[in-house]
Amino acid sequence: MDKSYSSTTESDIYQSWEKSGAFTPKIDKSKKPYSIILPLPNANDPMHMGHALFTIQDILIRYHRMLGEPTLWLPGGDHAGIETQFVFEKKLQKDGKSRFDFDRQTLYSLIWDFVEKNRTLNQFQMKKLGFSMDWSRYHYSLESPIVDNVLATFRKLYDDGLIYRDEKIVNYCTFCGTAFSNLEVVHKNVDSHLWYIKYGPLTVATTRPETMLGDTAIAVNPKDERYKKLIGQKILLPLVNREIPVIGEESVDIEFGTGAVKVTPSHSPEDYDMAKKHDLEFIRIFDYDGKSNQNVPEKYRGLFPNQIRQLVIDDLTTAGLMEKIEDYSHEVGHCYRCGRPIEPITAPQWYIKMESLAKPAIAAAKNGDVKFFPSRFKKTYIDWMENIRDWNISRQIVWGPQIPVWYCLDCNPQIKINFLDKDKNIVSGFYKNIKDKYSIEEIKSGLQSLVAPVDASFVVDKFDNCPKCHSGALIQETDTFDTWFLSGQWPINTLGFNPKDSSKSSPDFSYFYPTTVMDTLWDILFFWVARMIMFGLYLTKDVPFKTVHLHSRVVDSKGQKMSKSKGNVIDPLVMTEKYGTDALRMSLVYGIAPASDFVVSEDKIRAHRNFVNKIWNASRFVLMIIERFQEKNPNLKIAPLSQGGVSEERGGLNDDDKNILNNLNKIIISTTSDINRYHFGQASENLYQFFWHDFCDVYIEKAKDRGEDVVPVLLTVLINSLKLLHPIVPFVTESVYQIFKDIVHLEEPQLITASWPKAIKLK
RNA sequence: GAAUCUGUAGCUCAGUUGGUUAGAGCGCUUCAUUGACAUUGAAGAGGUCACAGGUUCGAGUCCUGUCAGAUUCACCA
Repeated sequence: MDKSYSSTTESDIYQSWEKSGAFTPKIDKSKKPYSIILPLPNANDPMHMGHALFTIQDILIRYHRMLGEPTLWLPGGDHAGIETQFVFEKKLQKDGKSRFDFDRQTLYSLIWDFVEKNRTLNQFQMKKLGFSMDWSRYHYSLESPIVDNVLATFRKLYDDGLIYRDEKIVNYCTFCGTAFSNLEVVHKNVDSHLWYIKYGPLTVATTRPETMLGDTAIAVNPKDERYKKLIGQKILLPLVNREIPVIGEESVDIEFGTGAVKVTPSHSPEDYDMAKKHDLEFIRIFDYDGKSNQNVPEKYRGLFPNQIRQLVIDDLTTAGLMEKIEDYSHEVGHCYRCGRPIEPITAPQWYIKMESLAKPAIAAAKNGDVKFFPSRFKKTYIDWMENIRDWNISRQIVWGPQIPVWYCLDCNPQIKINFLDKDKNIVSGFYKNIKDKYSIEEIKSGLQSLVAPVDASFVVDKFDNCPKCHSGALIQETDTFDTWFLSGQWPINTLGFNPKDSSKSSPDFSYFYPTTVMDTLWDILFFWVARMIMFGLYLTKDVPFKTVHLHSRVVDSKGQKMSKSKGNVIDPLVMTEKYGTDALRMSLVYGIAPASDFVVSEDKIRAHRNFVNKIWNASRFVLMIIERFQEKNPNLKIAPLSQGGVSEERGGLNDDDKNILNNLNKIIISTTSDINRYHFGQASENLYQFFWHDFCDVYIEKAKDRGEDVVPVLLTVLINSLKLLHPIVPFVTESVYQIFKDIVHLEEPQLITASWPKAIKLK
């Protein structure tokens, strides 16, 4: 053995595991399976420390594999809709291009190629980190069987009356060109102003003066004596010179501002609700590109909100209508992806009714069909589920499966179409206005996007001709699914669920579903975990996993979240190169409380590199003693003590032997229970303490003064320690095991599939 | 506005259902070591466990309040 442990053998060891078939479970109906579906990483993204935390799953998987259970860890990769398109668009921007330069088919295939180039990278990286995943069951989210199932789910939801279109106010990012769900909006505090604007006889206070061009009412509290008599009257909207009514609305706070609120139903969620209640007019002044449209006076057209804001403020001031301006800070929604302010805008979108889906998902948490670890997340989950809102599943991007709905253009001439004509010029207009100039083929081949009116008729299956008017001008909805709509069905679809006839699902599905544990970061509890539970129950009548284990995020030694902008990112693969994979893995779990932040620093990794080396060198010492013994007794078989008990015939045990075997038994019991309870930090700490101090510093030091009678106990403690440590530090332990296997008698061919230790009976 | 979490050694954090002198890593001090390992060993300094009450034979651990920090959710102009 070399003088110190070298991690250069890691890839050989990994390959030998893979070749031996250890990662691929055999379905054995007499045994209970253990299964984990990997939270599918973005296929396009290199691994960061967050991904390195899959180590937790690997520990569970390796432990259960050693317990002899058929153990499946199913890996995958996500196309990651908006994330990937965003990254790709940034790349386009560098080349001086944008998404508007391409029709959607071309753009889609460009992104496809872009992802394919990178897709194998993180598979390679996961192998580097030692993850014992079953690569024969790897799935990519855009594989056609997966996508087919996702579309079938849409169809089922539609048939069950759970899908509807509506033109509500949505969170729209004009830069990304798509709507988002509430979860994807980041609220940030912004220092701004409160503008007091004179509207005829009263004054309103607003944080968004630019939206006044779309005002369709003024709201006051009916109890407010100041304005009571104005309710029902009409007021002339400044700058626009349009008459708008004064309405009475209880939700208006008399104390705030002037007690009078301008109402812009198309660009404010609260105003939208008010308008629905009071049957007000909706005037949308911003289009989906973020610029103002025909609904505003000419001088304000074609401008972005901030440009109009300045113009409006100037004009109001000139007209003497700006009463005062106060400093004011408030929460403004921002796009989680590009960071720009979200424009609330009314737009037709696709929704899922959530109430009936949430109900069984709440029950599953309450009755323990799904358990949460740590348990406090159960409350968070139930609170969210009980207040759930309908889910906007449509995204106006190209990267992802399109919603499987077709419109007949002849039945719906009001559909607005954006496309590139044969000369690559952008054409935009209602179908009725462009149908005479362009053929349906030209429109389809250059299609970028379409916007169908909220009441447009559609069919959910693909027909060659319109079932109603028999026109051949059918065109598919250009909206794609929210990524989570697909990944929410991931456990079902990767295991081979058959949506048409669940009894014809694959053997994997019937054996491994529901899976045992879902381990993921708590920040996608609502995005992902909740949706998987709802979809699982809706489609299969069974939860997708029995336990949710939520872990926390990786932070630096100062407790700060790692991010590129802070410059505190530690690249797990660089650490792997520098200190070995085992050192990284150990440092990720060592001393970490369940579900608290993971503190990672290079110092810590270095410290555990030392520990890994300690394992190596202690083994080297044991080997040396054994070889010395073998020289004297060349014919004697050397093997660890059997778990059945210690034979006194070998010359008996002295107090040191009994002591270390007692401690070994204790550590076997505590490690087993710690892993069962997800206390990996505790398990690793105890193992560290036992191996380094009890075994090396005490027992081995004393053994130096003894004869060869130490060999059986020495070997027993070492081999059992290797087994206990294997889930956490798989490479060094397997590597030592293989060396020993050639020299002493070890029954099991490799450590990865060796049996988990049990306490040894002492007489 | 609502909810949750955290506050233990210079730094980063453990401490399982309350039980004898509160632990680890890094850092610091002193010493040892050509024999598995300088990626080592031995010894040591350093904490009124945020604060104030309470329950208990006994509280870092349970309860209440205060202070400080963090996070999540939420349509307030």
